[in-house]
Amino acid sequence: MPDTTQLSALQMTLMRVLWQRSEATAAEIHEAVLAERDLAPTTVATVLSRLAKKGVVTYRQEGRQYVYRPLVSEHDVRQSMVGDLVEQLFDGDAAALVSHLLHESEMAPGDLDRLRALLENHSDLASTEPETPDHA
Amino acid sequence: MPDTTQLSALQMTLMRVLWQRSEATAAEIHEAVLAERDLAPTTVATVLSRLAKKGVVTYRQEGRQYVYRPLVSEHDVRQSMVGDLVEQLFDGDAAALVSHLLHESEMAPGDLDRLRALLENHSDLASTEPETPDHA
DNA sequence: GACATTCGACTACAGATGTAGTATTCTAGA
DNA sequence: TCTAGAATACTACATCTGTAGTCGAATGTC
Repeated sequence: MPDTTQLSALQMTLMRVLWQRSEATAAEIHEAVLAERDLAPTTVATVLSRLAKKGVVTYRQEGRQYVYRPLVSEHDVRQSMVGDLVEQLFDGDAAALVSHLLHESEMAPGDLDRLRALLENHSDLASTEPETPDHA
Repeated sequence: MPDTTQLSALQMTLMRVLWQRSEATAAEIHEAVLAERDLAPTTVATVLSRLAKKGVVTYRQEGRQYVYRPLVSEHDVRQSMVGDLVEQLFDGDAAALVSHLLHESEMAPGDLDRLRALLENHSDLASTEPETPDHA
């Protein structure tokens, strides 16, 4: 459980499968990922064992194979990776990132309304609820 | 001029100096960065020459030293790095990133107001201007 | 019981990066 | 002109990552 987790694209690809399924063998992950990335099964296995060594996933033996399970939630990873990016590119100013997103028209028009709604909602939450309960 | 530029933390640190000053020698950059990161001058030089090889910076010879100059703007780098992150972590959904930022209270309360203002402003722009002209 | 299949472990290798020492070269000063 | 200092180039090495082959152990099958 590293307190900050940066994952590469490939690593994310594998983790996404794990997050979706909660558990999976290397073979399953390999198969799930084949469409997206044509990798050798051994490649997937290698990356998984490295992730295990890093403490990002763990596994239990079942018969002759390992069943992998994530040790960090997608949420945690988002948290650290977004945090890092904000630090790195926007000097820690999250609002500046949002401003960037708005200006770079990286958002479809409809998203703006969604955002407005989110903002409304969020101010409500912020004043009413003590904290958004984490279901991770 | 790579069409997408991912920079590491160290690389960003050096680039930030270049962006601020438009131009700088390795020695200047080294000095500017010393407070933040205690690096050998040769380390800075090495990283700079690698950045040059990657096409991220260029340099002109002035006397016996090189004056480095960025070839990509901070804006461009933000664009590619944020774009990558959104793709990687939010499946391309920029609004989802904003939502994440809101929920993770990674934004100070005052920022919310700032954001609301930004959103207002942006919808104005969006409806007035036909298209944000791409200067890429 | 021998063999093919399967699975993880181990090994390998290339490229990127962080980090810095050494070699070379150039220039300015004694 | 010889030399010290400065600046880049070159070399080096460790780690991480992407990628995959090979080895050895276990298993299921004929």
